[in-house]
Parts: sequence; C-alpha cells; structure tokens
Amino acid sequence: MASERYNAPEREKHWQQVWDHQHIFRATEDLSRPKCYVLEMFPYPSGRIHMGHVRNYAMGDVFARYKRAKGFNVLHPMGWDAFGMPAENAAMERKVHPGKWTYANIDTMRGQLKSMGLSLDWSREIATCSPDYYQHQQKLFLDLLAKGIAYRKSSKVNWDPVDHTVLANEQVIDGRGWRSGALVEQRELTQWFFKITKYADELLRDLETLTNWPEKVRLMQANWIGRSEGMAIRWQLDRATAPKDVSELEVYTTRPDTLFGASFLAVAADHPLAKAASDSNPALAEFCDDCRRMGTSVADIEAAEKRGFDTGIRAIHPFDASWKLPVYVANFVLMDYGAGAIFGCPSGDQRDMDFARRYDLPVVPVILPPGEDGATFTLKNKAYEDDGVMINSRFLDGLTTTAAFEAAAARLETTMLTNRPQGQRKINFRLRDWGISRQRYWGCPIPIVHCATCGVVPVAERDLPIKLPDDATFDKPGNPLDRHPTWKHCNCPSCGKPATRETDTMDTFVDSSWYYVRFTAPQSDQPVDKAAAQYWLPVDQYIGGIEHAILHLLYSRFFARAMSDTGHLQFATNTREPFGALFAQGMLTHETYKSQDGLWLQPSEVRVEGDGSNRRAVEISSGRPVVVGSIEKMSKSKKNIVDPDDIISHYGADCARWFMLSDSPPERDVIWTEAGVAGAGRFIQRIWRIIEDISDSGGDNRALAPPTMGPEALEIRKSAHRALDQVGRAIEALRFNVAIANIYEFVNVLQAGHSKPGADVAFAAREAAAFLVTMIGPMMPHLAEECWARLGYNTLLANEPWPTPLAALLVDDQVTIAVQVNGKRRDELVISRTAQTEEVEAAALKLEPVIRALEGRPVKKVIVVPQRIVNVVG
RNA sequence: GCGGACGUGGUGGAAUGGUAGACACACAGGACUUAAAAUCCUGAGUUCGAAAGAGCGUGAGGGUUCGAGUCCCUCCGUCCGCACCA
Repeated sequence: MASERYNAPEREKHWQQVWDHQHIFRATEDLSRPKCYVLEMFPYPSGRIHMGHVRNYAMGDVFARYKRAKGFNVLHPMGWDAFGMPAENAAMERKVHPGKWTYANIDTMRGQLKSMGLSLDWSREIATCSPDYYQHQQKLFLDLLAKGIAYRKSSKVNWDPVDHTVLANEQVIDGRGWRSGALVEQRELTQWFFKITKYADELLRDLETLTNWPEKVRLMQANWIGRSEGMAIRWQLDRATAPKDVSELEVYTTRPDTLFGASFLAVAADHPLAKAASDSNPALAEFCDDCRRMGTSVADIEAAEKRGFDTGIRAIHPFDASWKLPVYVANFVLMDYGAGAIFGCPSGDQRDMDFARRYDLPVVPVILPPGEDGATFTLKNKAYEDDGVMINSRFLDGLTTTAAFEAAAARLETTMLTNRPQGQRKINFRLRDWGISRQRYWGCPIPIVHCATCGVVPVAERDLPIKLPDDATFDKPGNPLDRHPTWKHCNCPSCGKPATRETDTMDTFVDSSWYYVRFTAPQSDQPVDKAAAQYWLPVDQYIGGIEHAILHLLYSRFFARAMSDTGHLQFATNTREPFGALFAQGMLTHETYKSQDGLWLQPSEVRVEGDGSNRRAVEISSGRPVVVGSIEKMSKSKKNIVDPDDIISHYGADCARWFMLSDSPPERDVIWTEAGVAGAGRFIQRIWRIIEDISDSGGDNRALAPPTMGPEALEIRKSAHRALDQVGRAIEALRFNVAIANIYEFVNVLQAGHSKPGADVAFAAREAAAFLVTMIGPMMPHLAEECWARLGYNTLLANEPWPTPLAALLVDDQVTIAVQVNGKRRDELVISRTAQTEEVEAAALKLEPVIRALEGRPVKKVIVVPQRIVNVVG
C-alpha cells in the first residue's frame, strides 16, 4: 500500500544521527581485514561549500561506502587546508581576525558537509591552522633542516614596494602587483627552500610506477621536472679581452654535436661575467638593468625580442685555439638554468638564429637534413633543429647527430684544461628548489631564530610550537609578524642572548604536503605514528581536481620521500609514493556575472531571460542589465557558486549527490545546470514507491528457498544480478555515471515486473529490492537505509556486505546475434548461447533479409564471432 | 613554439574493433482527473515512404579490416598544460 512521499530532509537527519551515534565510520587499525584509505583533497575553508564540493565528496563517498561493503577496513577522513591569504584579506577588509574568520567558515562548512551524509571519520578532523597540526610541521621542518633538505639561500623574488611583500608569479599582472598596482621589482632576498631537486631523478623515474594515475598528470609532472642530458663545457677566454681574474666561462648544452656551428656565446644578465664586464662598461650595466626589469609573465616573454649586448670579451673555441667567438649578454638566457650561459648555434636553434640575424653573426649549417644535398643546402631564417648528418664540422663530418654527440663529448671529456676535463656530461632538470618563505601572517611560523652571535639557529624542540600571536594588526600592508611589537623578540636558543625570530611563514602548500600522513594518527604527540602510518599508507584512492596536477601532487610526492629520509615514514614498497591511485575529477563550472558597477554577482542574484541571441541577464534586485562573462570553475572570488543548501533542504542530500554523479563522466568538466535536479528527486520517490509496494506485498521470504522461476520472475532476477555485477564494477572503476545508468535500467525492469502475480515473482522482487537498496547505498545512503528498514531488515545497510551475484544468472541461454552482410546489419538471430559456429552460420544464411541483401551473389566467407555477430561476405 | 586531450541526436552522455544513440533531461501524444499537480503508458537521429522497408549518419578527407565512433595518416575546430629550459 503506497502511503506517503519519502520525506528526504527529515529522514536524512535521522539516519545521520544513527550513523553518528553508532560511530560506524570510525576507523581503527585491523590487521584481519584488507585496508582501504580513501581520500578526497581537503577543502580550503573559504566560507560555504558549493556544488563542486558536493561533486568531489560524493565521488569519494561512493567509493568509500562501496569498499566498506566489499569488506575493506576503510579510512575516510576530512580536514581543512586552513592557512592562506583569503583569511588575511578578510582581516584587512573586514577587521576580523584571520583565525576567527577561518574557524567560523570551518564550522559552517563542516555543518554543510555533515548534511551530505558522508561516511567520514570525523574524529580524525584536522585543521592545518591549529597549533595541534602546525607544531608537528615545525618539527618536520627542523628534521628537514638537520638533513640538509631545508636550507636558506638568496634568491630573486617579485617584490611589491607598496605592500611590502613578496608576490608569487601568479600575483604579478602586467608587471604590477595585483593589489597595489605598483610596478613590481625583482629583489634579491634570503629565503628558505626545500631541496626538491635532490629527488628530481626519483620523482621522474617513479612516475612510471604510478599506473593508476591519469596519464595526463604523469606527463605534466614529467614535463615539469624536465630532465635533459647534455654537457657542461668550459670555454677559455681570450686574455686580452677578459675581465681581471676571469679566465673561463662554463656553458651548458644538450647539443655538443653542433659545436662547429657556434657563432657566439651568451650569458644571463645576472651572470657573474656580465657583472664583471659591467664594472668598466656603463652601457652594458644599463643593458643588464633593462633585462632584469623585464617581467617574467607570459605576455612579457612573448613580446620580448631577442636582444643582446656585446661584452667585448672573446672566447676560444674548445676544438680550435685560433677560433674566437664574441660573448654577449642576452635577455633570453636564464641565470637559473644550466650554467646561466650558452653557446649559440644559429643553424641549429631558432632563438640563436633570430639572435644571429639581428646582430649579423655567421650562420653555418652543421646538420644536413635527410634527403637534402650537402652541396646546395642552405638555411634562410629557419633553423633546422632535428637530426641528420654532420657537415662543415671537421672531425664530426659524416656522422649522424647521435654519433657526433658521442664523438664531441668523448673529445671534450678527454681534453684536459688546468687538470680538469674541458667538458663533462651533465644531467639538468627544469625543476627548481621549492621556495617556501612567505611574508605573511596566516601561515605556519618557520621555527628559526636569528642571533647576532650564532647566526641562524633552529628553535629547540621543547619550545615548539612557535605559535602565531593573536594580537597582530592588519590595518597596513606588510608582514604583521614583522611589525608586531613583541612577538619576534626572543633569546637565542644557543647562546641565550637577545635575538629575533624568523618572521616569514611557510607556503601553505607545505601544510597540504603531509596531511594525508597526519590523518593516520591525528592525535599522536609526534608528527607521525609510524605503526598507524605503515598500516594505512599509501592512500589507496585519492580524488581531487586536475588543477593540482603539478604543485600539490609533486610536493606531496617529494614530502613522502623527504619524510622517509628523516625517518618519519617507512615504505614497504620499493617506491616511496604517497598516493597509489589518483583520480582527477573534472571541474564544476558556471557562467560569471558582473554588475554594471563591475562587481561580481552570484548566479542566485541574476535572472537570465531568453535564449540564443536574445539571451540576456538582469540583476534581480535592481532590474539592471548584467554583463555575462566567461564560464569558469566555481570559485568564491568570482562568485559563480551555487550553494547546495537549497537543493539539500528541498530535495535532500541524496538527490544532490545522485544528480551530481549522473550523466557526466566524473573526469569531465561540467557546466552547472539545475535542469535535471527535479528528475533526480522524482527518481527517489519512484524507488520509495517500488520498495513500499514490494515490502507490503511480499512478506519476508528471505529464508525461503527460491521457488521454480517462471520467465517473468527470471527476468527480474537476471536483471537484478546483472545490475549488481555491473554497478559494482562501474563503481570500482569510478564510472559513476555508468553505474547510475545501469541502476535506471534495472529499476525500469523491476518496476514493470514486480507486481505481476506469482510466488516466484514475489520472491524475485523481494531479492531484487534488497539488491536495489544495496546498489543505491553508496550514492543515496539515507534513502537506502530507509528502504532497508522498510523492507524489514533490522541491521544498518551501511554495515551490510555487497552481495555476490550468481554467475549462472549473469548469462542467458539464448543470445541475440546481429547478422551483417558485407558489414551492414540486416537482421538478428536468437540462438542458443552454446550454438556451434556451423550452426550459427547455417541459421544466418537462411534468414530472408540476408538472402535478399546478397542479391544472388555467392557467399565468399562467413565470419562468426561467438555470441556477438555474424558477418556474411558476398 | 612544444606536449596532451577531446569532437556522437534538441541537451548530458553510452558503446572489451562486432546491432551507434543504452540511460537520463527536455519535448510531443495518450491514460487517470471537473481541472491541475503527481503518477503511468507511448513516441522520437535524419531523409524518402501510409506502412513494410530502404538510403544516409559519430567534425572533414583518406587508409587498415570481413567489420571502424573506437586503430593509423592528413586537415579543421574546441579545450588544457608548459613555455626564451640551451
């Protein structure tokens, strides 16, 4: 007897309380069961969650609940990536303390996440801004320092002279600070670094072991690490032209084979040789200044021409003492890659070609492309950068590019110059060490003291944590820690004399580089509880946005290795990877809207009318037209966010979860649209009605042996078992949209058949109902619990195992086989699954449409693919 | 410039080299209802045809194959990553 509509909001609260009171999602180490650590990237507490969060966390929850049902001991924790600039901006704009703002956001968002009914172990919740967390990070820092993995060096940074702070490259727009609008300077500052380059080789090599990572992410990381094999070559400088005390110049090249095509050398503006030469040459000094002022933004580089300045210095060719080449300072040479100096071979490198044409330098082709004639081959303004046969290259002539590389390298390695080889093979990486110093308040303080006598001194462990002061001021630009009246003053841990604290804080990416470790023992008084870490790590399934493909995921891979070298982590496997499998889910996007005053508007503040070319948007409150902007990832800064609360309070969390998982493949970006939410809501009611019907009519026949099945009952059973099988496999492969389609298909069969008469149908319907509830459990856990109870079970579905489908029900005795003639489908054939090839062939050839399509031609060949298709070739 | 991904109905999308368009949304028609909502049933790639059926069809063009949305080549388009890395 169908009674009432399912009241999702009310029942969801009920089941959340039941789960909560019974602590069923609390994880403890249990060696008797296989473990499964499921983790979604933890959120930044920006204010409220949006539908993008719902998508991300629903995916992780489906996987975690499914693994529970499959018998795994699941760890599924949640926390907050809680340090960061938005909190400080809020402090400046709204006069609220960053901590207060952050914790208020956490409270709101925790409440919202709880309303989603996620199977999270909330007892493990961590917030990176809490001293409970960052004191351990400070300990890690000290250990990394002791191991030489953390170190200090002077480096160039983007400096905003108005805000008195370092800016990340992303915060420099058209050479100006994004907040102040001031022209950004390149400033040399002493900063803390992590030696990620120490692991460059390992980080690159082990990418190959990450077979459960998206190929795209592995590629992006490989490109980012950027390994190249080449040589460091020392060029002697011509005495008469060289600055005092400088006798040689080292350059890095991957193409020693093209040495005979060299026509100049070039050094970066910051190269010591450039500086030395500038001392006596004001014009050169000015050129170097110009180069330094040039920004590092994409636009700047694209616009910049290749420019150089002849230093007057001449270098002697390594293979010919009488051959002298000019040394330039050039704006396209980078100080922090290779040796900060290159030799230019215009015929083999497009940049060198552009440079040579501009400054009228020789262009000597040294590589003959395949199929070209050496006698007639010339190059205009396009360099030839590929392989070929060497020409104009003396002892290398006639060799292939690879052989010439070896021959040139061998000669350089064996030619001695002041007791050292003239050239050495060298592997270079594009990867740079990770600068972690930030002139910010809302971050983890770096536990270091600067002492006039002892220099840079680590804080003693017993003095940790170094807590942030609560009474910082945010009314003016600059680092609040630095200008705090008392905080930075302390005594030197070494000599006891007055000293000052490091006032820089750590990049917030440090916080997220090891949180997955902390989750394994969040209350430990040490950074890591080794036993817990060893039990739970690596993360078995990590889920998050592709936007972290490089930074966060690379830093975390680095940290796992660094923490292993400091003894905090032990890896049972031979690779030190923190995330066994990674899934990069697509972004949820939405149009952006701006009012006429140029302020961002939320979609809820905008009404869109018409469509096509008549489509326009107006601000609801004022009726004024709205500027419709591009479609972008939902983010608070552009306000293009859709709050899930409306949907959850009206249709329920199950509906929001189900809807976000339907239709679109999880890895794909999705443009948010509310069309379809109501459909998902209707489906929930439909399931509820079916379950009510079945539970009312059938009684509990679970204990009974299955009666003899008629065709109608059998259809239901087969559909149920098949769906169970398909849905399980789709979830395992994180293909939630396919799992959902399978469920719909099954429900259509069940709905059409369950009320037909007969004990066999009643039995099948009852079994199918239990299966259906199991299947929707991971996606719509509240509805599933309610249905499970309605069916008369007095257990919690969340603790129930995933049933095993009967293999016998997964296959049909009769199969439908398509019949093609010359690759074109003409008919189909229903035949025994075990029918022999000859039998299938004979049956196919008898079909009337097949005979007709053959038009009397003889049959040349018949291809029979068992249980699938027959193709008659005629 | 280098590297990569993608392109299927009105829409989101499905399809181990084997019946393209499953499933859903939107739509249309019908049933129930005084009516609406809710629910249920039916229809639908496209062209021709009353129908049976036939032709065409997965961005364009070529190729491999008995058979291609799927594999290969060329091109077009969209998106993403890196970008003066020697």
